[in-house]
Amino acid sequence: MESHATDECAGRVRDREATRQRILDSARELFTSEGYTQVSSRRIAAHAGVNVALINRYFGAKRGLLAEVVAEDAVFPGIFEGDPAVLPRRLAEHLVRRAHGQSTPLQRALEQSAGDPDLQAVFQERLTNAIIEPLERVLDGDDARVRATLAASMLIGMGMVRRVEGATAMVRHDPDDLIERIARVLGCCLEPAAG
Amino acid sequence: MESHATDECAGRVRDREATRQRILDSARELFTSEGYTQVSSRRIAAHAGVNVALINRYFGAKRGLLAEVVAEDAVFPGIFEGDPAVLPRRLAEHLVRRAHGQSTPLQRALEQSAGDPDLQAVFQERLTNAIIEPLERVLDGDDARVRATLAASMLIGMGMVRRVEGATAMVRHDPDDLIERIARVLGCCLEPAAG
Amino acid sequence: MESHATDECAGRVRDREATRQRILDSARELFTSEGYTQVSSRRIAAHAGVNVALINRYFGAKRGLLAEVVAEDAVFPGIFEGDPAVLPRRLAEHLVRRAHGQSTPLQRALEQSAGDPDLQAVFQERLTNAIIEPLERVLDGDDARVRATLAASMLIGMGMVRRVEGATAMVRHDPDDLIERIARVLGCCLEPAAG
Amino acid sequence: MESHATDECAGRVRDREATRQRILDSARELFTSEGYTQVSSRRIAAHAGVNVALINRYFGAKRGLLAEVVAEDAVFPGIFEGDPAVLPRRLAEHLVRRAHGQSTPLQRALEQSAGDPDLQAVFQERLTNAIIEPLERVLDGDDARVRATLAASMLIGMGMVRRVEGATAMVRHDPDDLIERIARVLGCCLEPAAG
DNA sequence: GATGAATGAGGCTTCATTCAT
DNA sequence: AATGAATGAAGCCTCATTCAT
Repeated sequence: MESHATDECAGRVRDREATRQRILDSARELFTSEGYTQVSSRRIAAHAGVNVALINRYFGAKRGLLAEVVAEDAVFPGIFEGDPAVLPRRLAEHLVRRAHGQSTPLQRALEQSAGDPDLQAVFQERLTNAIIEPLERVLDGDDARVRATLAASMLIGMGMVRRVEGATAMVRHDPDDLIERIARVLGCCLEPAAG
Repeated sequence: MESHATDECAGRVRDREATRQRILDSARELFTSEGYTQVSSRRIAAHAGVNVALINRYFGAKRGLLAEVVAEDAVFPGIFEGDPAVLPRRLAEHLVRRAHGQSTPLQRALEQSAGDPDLQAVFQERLTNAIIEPLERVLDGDDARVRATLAASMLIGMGMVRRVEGATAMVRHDPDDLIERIARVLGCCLEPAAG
Repeated sequence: MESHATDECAGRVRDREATRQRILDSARELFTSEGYTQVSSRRIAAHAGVNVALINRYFGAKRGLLAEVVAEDAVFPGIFEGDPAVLPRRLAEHLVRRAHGQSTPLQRALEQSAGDPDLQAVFQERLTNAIIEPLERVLDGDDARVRATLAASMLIGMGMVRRVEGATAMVRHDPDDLIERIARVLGCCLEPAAG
Repeated sequence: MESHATDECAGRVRDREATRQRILDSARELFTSEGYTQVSSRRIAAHAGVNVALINRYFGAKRGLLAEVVAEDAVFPGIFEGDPAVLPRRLAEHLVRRAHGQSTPLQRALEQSAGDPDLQAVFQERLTNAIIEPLERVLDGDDARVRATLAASMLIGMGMVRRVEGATAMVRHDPDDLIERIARVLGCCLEPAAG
């Protein structure tokens, strides 16, 4: 039993815009929490309390719904404003604090869409065994696990971004300089002490 | 339409191991280039030039095929051995040099599994518009684009890893220290000069 | 090749209940004449003149269809009411008169039971609820349950044998005499005391 | 892990007859305990420790294997000999005592897989040859065939009900009393005159 | 504007069987 | 005589979508 996105009386008036919005809200919520692929059109419709056909009517197709959800979402709301010098810290705080709550739809959907249940188990085990733990073993000092995990994040993230972005910045950049930069970042991930 | 994984005449001998391997090769190739979810059992079989039933016979289920593909792949072959001090650089070189070729199956499949074709276009545009370019605008100096992309990689990667790894290292770590570390890493990503 | 359950023109109206019923009718007919395992979802759908997906839509799964078919079938309609003293005769008449026609879906499916794990639960419950317990309620004295079970065995067994044996002894025998005999046997099953 | 039907050394000699027999033994055991439809050719072969293809080689098809299993099985071994007057009691004892153990392959397979088209012919012939006609031969008077058929119905029916109902009434009832009752019912089936 | 019935395509898996060794 | 690799057919189910109301 899904609960409706917004509480409205059963015999509500016919309001194109409101209906559209209710669908959008439901989609955002479900995509965010479970991923695009995992959520069927029917569930979105049921959650919104509307008919399935309306998704196609209003958004052309499921894909259109995603596009709209993603478009309206501010990934890092307000983070980019303010003193650039402390931008990294603002981002970090946002990430960590939010980590205990919810991601933004875009990120979440991106993350979640790797969510074929079949894949989860395989990846979890493999990510740990083939990347994080080997890294951890090489490291000295405290918190080797966290440091290894940070580096793993960078490694995975670069793959995703390179792929999604296609042949852009990173690919076109001078390889030697790129190596230099990445090495520095990874070194930073792996450094023992934070303070 | 699919070309066989290995070119051999149709009337080939019956060789369990060879057939198994051909299936494995086809799966790796297709998973790597299109993602687990996108590739059907039938296509893998067709690509390998064998009957679909053999996939289940030899690997139990499609999932088993993935497990094996992923298991046999050395994500960073040989990278973890050697002087830890230059580990970051070895990783970086591996990433960048390989960047012009192919990722490893694990990474690729992970990346690709976010690969519902529907999602690709949406994400590409959104990743650029909502993360990379805003970051870029805040930065001074040359190569702002590359620096922004590096930071975006870290942001995306952390989401993925946190999700796939479940409630592990990063989630259990002291938040304040975590923020400190991440901020430092992001700062490192965004730093203007490499040398 | 299949003839539709009900003859209606192809361009019929969209009526959920009617369609559901048409599927149910087709399933009953086919299950009854050929058995659950032998009849595929596709054939039921074809026979009903509808799309296969509707079976899952309306009944969850093939098994659900069987459950419903079995549930709505009154195995011995009205037989258990009336004077218990002549219950055996009423049953016998029902069996013999119907013997020239068809078994009920429950019996038929029970006979066919093929041990399909799907069926066990459905049958166990239905055999108890629709035959044994109604019989038990009508009986006086101790051991009503065992007596009812014996009678049920005879009822079920006659169905099986008639079916497997084809048009032989029982079918060719004089109906009135057959009724007489069966009534006596059932009476014997239901008799209170053994000694 | 299936255990082999007979213990033989791994490097056994090639012996057509022995192999055939081992397959037959495995089939009987599995058909009897799980039913024809539920047991796959592969399992039989594995259980016998031989190659699947041999089933087809020696028995033409799975069905042929069943036919042979059923043919060699004496449904009520020795029961039909002896004083006809106490035949019902002998049958009843056989049924009840065996109820705590195993049915014969024929009955078991019949109970479990009545609907499989493969089985119809086999069963029809076997039911007639192994139960009805032996019974008929023992009986005097008119209508021996019908009386035998009634008794056969009871025998078959009890097997089905016991199986479907699980460990209920009949199994829990006092065996001696149960034998008494069943003997009486069977005697009633076999009685010459209806009026 | 909204509904919901109906569709068609496609996915994974299982099985008895045949073919080449 | 025996093997085991390989096949083709079929089964159930799920989904996004379209059509008629």
